[in-house]
Amino acid sequence: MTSDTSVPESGPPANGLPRRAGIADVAARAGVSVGTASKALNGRGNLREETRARVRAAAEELEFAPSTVARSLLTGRTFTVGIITTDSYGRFSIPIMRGAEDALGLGEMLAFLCDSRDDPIREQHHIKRLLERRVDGIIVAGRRTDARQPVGRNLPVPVVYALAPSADESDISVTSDEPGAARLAIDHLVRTGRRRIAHITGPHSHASSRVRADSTVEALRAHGLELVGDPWFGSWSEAWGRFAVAQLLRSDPDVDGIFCGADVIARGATDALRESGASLPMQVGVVGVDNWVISAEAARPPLTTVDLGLQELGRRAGELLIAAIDGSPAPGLHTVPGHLVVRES
Amino acid sequence: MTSDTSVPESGPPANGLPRRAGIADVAARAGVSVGTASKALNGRGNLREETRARVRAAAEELEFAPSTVARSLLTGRTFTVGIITTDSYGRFSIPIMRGAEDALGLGEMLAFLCDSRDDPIREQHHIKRLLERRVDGIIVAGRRTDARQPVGRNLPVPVVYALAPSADESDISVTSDEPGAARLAIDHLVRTGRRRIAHITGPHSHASSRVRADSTVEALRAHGLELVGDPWFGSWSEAWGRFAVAQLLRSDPDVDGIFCGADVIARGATDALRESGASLPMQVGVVGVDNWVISAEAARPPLTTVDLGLQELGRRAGELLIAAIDGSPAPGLHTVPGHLVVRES
DNA sequence: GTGAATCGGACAAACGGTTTCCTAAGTTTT
DNA sequence: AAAACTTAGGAAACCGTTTGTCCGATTCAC
Repeated sequence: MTSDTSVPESGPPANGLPRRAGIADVAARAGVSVGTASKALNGRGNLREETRARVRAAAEELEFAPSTVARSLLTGRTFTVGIITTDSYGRFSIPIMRGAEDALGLGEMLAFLCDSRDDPIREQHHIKRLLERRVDGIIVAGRRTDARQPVGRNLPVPVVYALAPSADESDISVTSDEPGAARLAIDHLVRTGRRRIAHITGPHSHASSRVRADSTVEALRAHGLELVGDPWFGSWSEAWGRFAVAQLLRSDPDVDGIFCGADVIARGATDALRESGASLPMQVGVVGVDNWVISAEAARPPLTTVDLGLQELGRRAGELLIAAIDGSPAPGLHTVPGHLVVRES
Repeated sequence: MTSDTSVPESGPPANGLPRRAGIADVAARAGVSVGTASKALNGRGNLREETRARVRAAAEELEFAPSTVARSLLTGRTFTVGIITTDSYGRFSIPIMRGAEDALGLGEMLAFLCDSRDDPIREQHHIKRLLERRVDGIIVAGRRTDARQPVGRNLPVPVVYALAPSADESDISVTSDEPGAARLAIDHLVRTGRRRIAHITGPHSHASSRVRADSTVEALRAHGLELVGDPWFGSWSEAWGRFAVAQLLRSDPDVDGIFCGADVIARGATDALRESGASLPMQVGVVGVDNWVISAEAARPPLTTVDLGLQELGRRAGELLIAAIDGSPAPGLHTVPGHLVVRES
């Protein structure tokens, strides 16, 4: 074997950055052809073990890292997906992204992050740029459970919708089990002896508010109970929680359980209850939704709440996308179950 | 011109996904060679305007989207960067990512998102995968302002450290202006007539706690004032804020201003003050740090707080990275200033 | 010792664009 | 009308890797 220099010699260093070794450098150093080097490193072809070892050693010494872009060009796969979030990395997209990254990481895929800021134009722009980059698939993560318009027809790659399902039922969507969340909350309240239960939640314009409210009534009925008063639709804020509780205590002072549509509302509710002199959780039980640790653990008392399983939802979205990429799409609306996190409220 | 079929005809559709048109299809449809089609679309070469138009029309009809992976192979640039966050998309990395995406988007770059979960092994793994994908650069976003070990020596691409600066001063780092943040808070308290000011902050083990505490003392001195008592080091939590205020009111009942090292602490502090019967902001002024809207706006009263400019920091990191990629690295520690957000506390 | 089977590795095509070089017209000059 | 320029567009090289084909050299059977 002709002894080569240990560093790739020619080519412009230009900037201060070190030059990258290519497979040609490795092959030269190991004294074989490029094709042989490739086979040696990928376990293909018929090669003597000694040759393989020699090539591996050369690759090691040169810190050879094969360019996936060259490989992609050949195979048509980039092992790359795009995640488009409409939520500016807010409360919902964060756990979804985490879960998705988990699932994708197992498939050795990396995710491009795109924040559409809920602007359809930005969204289209991102889709275009993702397709130019030949991503293998796209996840569209929403911020509400209301159905949304599909991101495009006849895209050349599979798309999975997370949280906000696509209006087109032949698309692949994953969302949270809203009725189940309401049941978990009500079952817990009833199990802990509450009988006069009220419901304070977000805007009536949000699908999840309406669905949860309906499911709450249903879940109570299954226990032979009626909701105390009507559901209190308002906003996703502590102030609304406080205000609604103040009103509630006037109209129904004997309430002993409150199911809140969000942790922030529940936190406002507990504050108002406490300040009205009620002792928690003895007198009134409160259950929230989100298990948003920041709110739930800082509340007094710490909130019992329904975790919607958003991270699991993200993971599921990643898995469904990978399946679709591999040729087994599972169209339709999938749901992931939530679970109750019992704290002290 | 020989009239072609409007869709690329040959090749395996295989899956249900539509086939993608390549530049060869465009060229065929426009009745020119591949090279000419490329020139027409990129505004190169000497072509009749009529030819360009014909090619553009063909590209349009075929929804041609040039593969950046092919282009990258040739140019060596992928217009792609990696963002490694140690923070599981927490409070700090979110605004940083937003800012970085802003800056990178202007350069038509897309970002791979990698969550290292503060695990050096995961981090190295991500670095390796990013380099295989030939990213043009890497942003490493930390979660504290303590300096950290560099992510590797002699990497073939530029790296910018955000929030947590690299211990190697020849690396490129951006962090927040901690002393400036303390000054903003103290100046505001003094300007609104406070004279007996205390400081409640996070763990002594965090650089930002120590730096802010020292700078607080200094800023007070500049006004001819002394800190009331010692800085209260504790944890970044509401419970600590409440506890510290309870103690503080016993040791120094005449305190009229509190600078808290975080909004969560400040929120705990305002709760404890309010519950002790103090009227806010008349009797005691409170200033936090973070401008974390969720905490700051839900507090009673809404918190006046120092915004560390994390989104701006992310943007700056993106800009510095782009500059380094373009051959003009700016090594050293850069800082971005914060600003005061005045609410009612 | 000869032919067949096996083995190890070189060679070249391919992926999808961009770019450089070159040629065949058309246009101007003398 | 021939020489000198322009102009428009084609042919081919190139980027870095994988992979199928093919060929020379051993080894084996007879």
